[in-house]
Amino acid sequence: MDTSRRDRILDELPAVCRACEARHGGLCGTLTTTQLAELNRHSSRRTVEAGSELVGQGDDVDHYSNILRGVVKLSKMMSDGRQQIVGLQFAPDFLGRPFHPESALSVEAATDLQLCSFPRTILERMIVAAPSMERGLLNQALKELDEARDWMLTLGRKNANEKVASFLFLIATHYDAEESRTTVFDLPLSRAEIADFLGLTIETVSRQMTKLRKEGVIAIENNRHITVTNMDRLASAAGED
Amino acid sequence: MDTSRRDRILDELPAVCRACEARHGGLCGTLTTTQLAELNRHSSRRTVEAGSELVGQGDDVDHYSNILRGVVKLSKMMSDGRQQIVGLQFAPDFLGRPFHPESALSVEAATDLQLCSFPRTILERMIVAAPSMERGLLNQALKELDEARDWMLTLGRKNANEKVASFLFLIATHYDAEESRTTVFDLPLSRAEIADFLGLTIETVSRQMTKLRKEGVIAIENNRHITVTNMDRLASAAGED
DNA sequence: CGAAAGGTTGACACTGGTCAAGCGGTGTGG
DNA sequence: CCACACCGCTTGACCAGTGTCAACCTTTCG
Repeated sequence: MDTSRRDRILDELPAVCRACEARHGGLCGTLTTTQLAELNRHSSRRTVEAGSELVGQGDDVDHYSNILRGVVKLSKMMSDGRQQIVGLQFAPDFLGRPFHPESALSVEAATDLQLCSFPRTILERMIVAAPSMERGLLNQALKELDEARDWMLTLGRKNANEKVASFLFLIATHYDAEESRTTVFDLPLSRAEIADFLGLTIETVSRQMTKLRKEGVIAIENNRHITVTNMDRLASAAGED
Repeated sequence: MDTSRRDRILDELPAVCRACEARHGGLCGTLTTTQLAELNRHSSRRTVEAGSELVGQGDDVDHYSNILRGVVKLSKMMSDGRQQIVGLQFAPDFLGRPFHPESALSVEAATDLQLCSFPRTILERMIVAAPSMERGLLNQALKELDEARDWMLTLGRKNANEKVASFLFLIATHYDAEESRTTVFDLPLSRAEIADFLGLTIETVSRQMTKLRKEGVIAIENNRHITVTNMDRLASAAGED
């Protein structure tokens, strides 16, 4: 990236931010132009390949990031290898937990990612100086908490059919918030990952997907490409009130 | 905090706060003496009977509280009546979600409670004026998020035996953080509530408790009174790493 | 073209749910 | 004071839903 050019426009909105999808969402949405410029001086964009681990369970964290494109999965593993995905993050979510140098989670790229990363120390210094950022972080944490608790209901009280429908509904509404009658998208997770998200086995996930397909609620092409032909029926299969 | 400084502060503290268990925990721990005095002017203590609902799913919230004594359960319900407890809160936790006038959860007294409550508007005004409170709220939200995600692993990937052991372990370590070899406590939840917390039925909870008793891991008196005779075996039954 | 990885399908087993009966403590009315 | 009913919990018998294991299919990629 061209550093000299970036320095020149320090007090304006950085060009790279002006075109950024995350500009008005996530953490950056809470920042003033000056703060954005300051953060941007230390930030770097990078791409990450699907499947790579960003941070391991128990690792030290030295960078925080905004997700510009792609899907990140957060997961926990037991000592015997059983795994549970405890969260999915989409652009423009913020990735990382300030003031906690050690991660309790494994953070992995579910799809190819584009990230905007900053060193831990820079961001923490900025947070202390700019309390408005703390509000942004609080809102993100509360959003994640809501999502986690919604998912606890799914994990604890829904059957396999409802779980799979809930997952498809989650992804569908995330890609097309309008909830139009028909929605098309590519699944960001493999069957094994969906199973780890739902607390099921891949066989059960597969069977329930087939069931939804045969019932005419969804169509499946190439395993990952899903067409929801009837959103209302998907929602009711998911047990949404 | 060093002793001399604490003595100085004690002189100015409201009398009721000076004796308060929540003084150094939860939200109040982040406040200066002046802020505490301000908050205290608008706060009122009250007791709540076990079983009463503090806030219903979808209700408007007009008060926030600190828990001084007792256990609060947060739960979600599906339209057909299936229920999942998505969080337990103990003294000195803060109860409520600033700037969100509507609750997505039902909040209920699991045991008899003693609360210290403040009107919504007062607290929100203070938060705007005192960014340090936002840090306190962020930390509480992150703590709840960690707990929720730990529990997602339990709900999604543990069997009935491990779930019940995990619950007992959670309560035991909460009452006696030392993890001494033997721990005694009263369960704050009925069998039905434990089932709703674990995503099981009361019959399964009962059977697994009996199993742990027959294996000599715990002893049970009067249904609620539990003696953990071997913490290590309880931990390993819970699948703790 | 062959091999590997990911996904589907079937047969069967087992865990946990369902339904029903019974136990034990507590509170109430005769 | 006893008889009774009620509530929370336990236990048993049975069954359904999901996991396990194995075979096979499909897609991808060297």
